[in-house]
Amino acid sequence: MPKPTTIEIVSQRAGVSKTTVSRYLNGKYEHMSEKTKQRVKDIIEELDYQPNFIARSLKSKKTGLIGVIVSDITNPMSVNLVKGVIDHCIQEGYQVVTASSDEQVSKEKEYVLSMLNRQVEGLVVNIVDYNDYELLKSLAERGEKIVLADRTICESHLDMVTTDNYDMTRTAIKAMYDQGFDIVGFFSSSLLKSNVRLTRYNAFLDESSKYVPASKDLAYLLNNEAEYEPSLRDFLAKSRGKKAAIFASTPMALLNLVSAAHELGLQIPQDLGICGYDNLPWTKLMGLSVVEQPFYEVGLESAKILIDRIKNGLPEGKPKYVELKSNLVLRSSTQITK
Amino acid sequence: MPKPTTIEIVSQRAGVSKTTVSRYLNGKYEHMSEKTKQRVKDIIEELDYQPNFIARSLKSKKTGLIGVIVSDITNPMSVNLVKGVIDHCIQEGYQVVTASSDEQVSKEKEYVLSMLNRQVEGLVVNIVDYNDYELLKSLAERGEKIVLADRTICESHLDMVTTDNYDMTRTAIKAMYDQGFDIVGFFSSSLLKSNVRLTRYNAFLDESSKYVPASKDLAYLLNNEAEYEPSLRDFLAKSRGKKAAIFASTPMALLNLVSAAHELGLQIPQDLGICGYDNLPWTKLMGLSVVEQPFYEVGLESAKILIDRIKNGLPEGKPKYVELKSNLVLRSSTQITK
DNA sequence: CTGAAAGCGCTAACAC
DNA sequence: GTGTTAGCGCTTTCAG
Repeated sequence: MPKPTTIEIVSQRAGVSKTTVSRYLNGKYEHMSEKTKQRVKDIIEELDYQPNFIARSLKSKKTGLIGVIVSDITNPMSVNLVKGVIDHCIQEGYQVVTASSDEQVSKEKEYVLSMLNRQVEGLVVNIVDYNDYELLKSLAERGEKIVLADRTICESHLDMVTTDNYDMTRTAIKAMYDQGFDIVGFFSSSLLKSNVRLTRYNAFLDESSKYVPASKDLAYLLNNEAEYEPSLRDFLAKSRGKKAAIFASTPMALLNLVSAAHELGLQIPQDLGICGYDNLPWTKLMGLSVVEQPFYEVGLESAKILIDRIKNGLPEGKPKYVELKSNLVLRSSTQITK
Repeated sequence: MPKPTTIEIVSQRAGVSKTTVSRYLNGKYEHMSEKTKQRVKDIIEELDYQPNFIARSLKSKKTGLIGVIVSDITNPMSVNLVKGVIDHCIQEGYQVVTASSDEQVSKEKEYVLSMLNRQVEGLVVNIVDYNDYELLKSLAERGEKIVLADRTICESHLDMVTTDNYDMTRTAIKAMYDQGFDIVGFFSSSLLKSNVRLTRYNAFLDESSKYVPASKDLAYLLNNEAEYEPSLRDFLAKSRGKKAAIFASTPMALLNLVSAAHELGLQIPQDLGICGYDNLPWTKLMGLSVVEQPFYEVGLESAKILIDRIKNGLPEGKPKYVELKSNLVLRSSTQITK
């Protein structure tokens, strides 16, 4: 491997000082004669000289690196988020270091620390557990630039970009009642780790109370696959004689619900209406109504805010909180005739 | 943002020289008194000192960064490949810069160059077009470490990791005839850009010739969605009276084929058997038989080879070519009774 | 066993 | 207009 040309070599060949070459590289042509400028330019091209980024970084403290850590990169939603981040960062001249915490808080922390240690200039994090934010908070207080994407935490001073979970869940529940369902249940994976799920749960309770008395009794918080079928039976018993539907608050809940309904031989939507999060490819194939969240845009916006922070510091001091609008995709699973 | 502690600070506080601290950091305890070692250790912990990676990189020429460029990161197959690369790299102490060329050769080149320019130590590339490899080839000749993942190019001296496309396509075709189909067609997206597709095409021709005369006539190379339905009609006309099946050589071809079959009101597998690449989530839901490629392992293996090259140079000089075994997943779409 | 000093490749005061 | 010089934070000879 021939060792690459340095600014030193270029300056010697051009018969000027390193400073002059450096000035040329940084576009500071103001006080430079057209002649030397041209000369330097020619030599650089001749030698195909590429300035060393590392050396530049050492001086400038700017690595041009942004880190993104998602909870599960094999999840299509996460990928879109990552792509949004990457697309914006590249456009702004940054490169992106990616990692997946695989839903493990320990990995998340490890990656946050190691990325920062490698001097990424900022971090977009799709956090694993909203209870476990001390590290991120203290880092942010120390001046590190961190933006939370999709999954939020409460009382923090971090920038956050997420979607309109509360509003959209209410909208979806309302839409189901409007379609002619008399009773709408709520299936969700555990609320323990996710603020987002909690928000949707509250939205369900708030909206449902407009249509039925004890909406809390219609909400099922499921921890594992085995709980779905019994819960579904229970819900069906409660709604006997009524047009029943269920809102599945997470893709996991949606998948398990559909399987359970299938097991029980239910016809969708005649025997049971279904709607849920998110718009994964298979939901389309199965004609399921879903809430589609703009994950690519969440990534894009997160990167935008992050780079803004990096370039301009913390202008107003107060953290930004952005909620992007989701889209309700109605398909056959909620189409009934009253 | 308080400026981080440097080795200078640590050395002063510990009352030793920077050299000693540096030695400690690099685990060179051989000629170090237990006392100073302990002293340095304490101060480092007290100050929570983190050595600056950039400064280290400048000296050592090692950035600990690996680049991975895939043709389309939103594609589940690519994601698994990326994950394989990331998992192995992190385990080996490297971090991964990710980019997606979105099937554009120009972007691919741009990213290759800019990553190298940012001193990634090596690159895993899932190339866009197998005709356009001059850049990668010349870079490799210059000593850059590059491994091609999944998509290969012919006469090159690059390391490559892919799957057993030829063997598995033959196996799949054979399996279809063995299941009782009398005539098996071949639908593929354009062969222009992909060596992999060409390989599968040849495998089809070779295997088919064992069962039918002019197998070339049964192969359809489709450029856009609109061509699928007419091609399917054409194939059905050719196979009238026979148990017919089609092998779709790419996920795109598979999806379009299924749609076309649906349009024509065909029952799968009674009216038409179907098998294809790859094992995407929706193929399971539709009961389609597919070839499942080990993309995660392709990524893993690519990273392994790359890091080996980085650490040990080019031992034998000859490039490695690794073919990982795919898995034929038989589902209802190929289950007929003779 | 430890330290002084040179230098990785580049940038930026501060001269001239 | 251009060059000299002094670092950025760390590693590594080479002395002691």
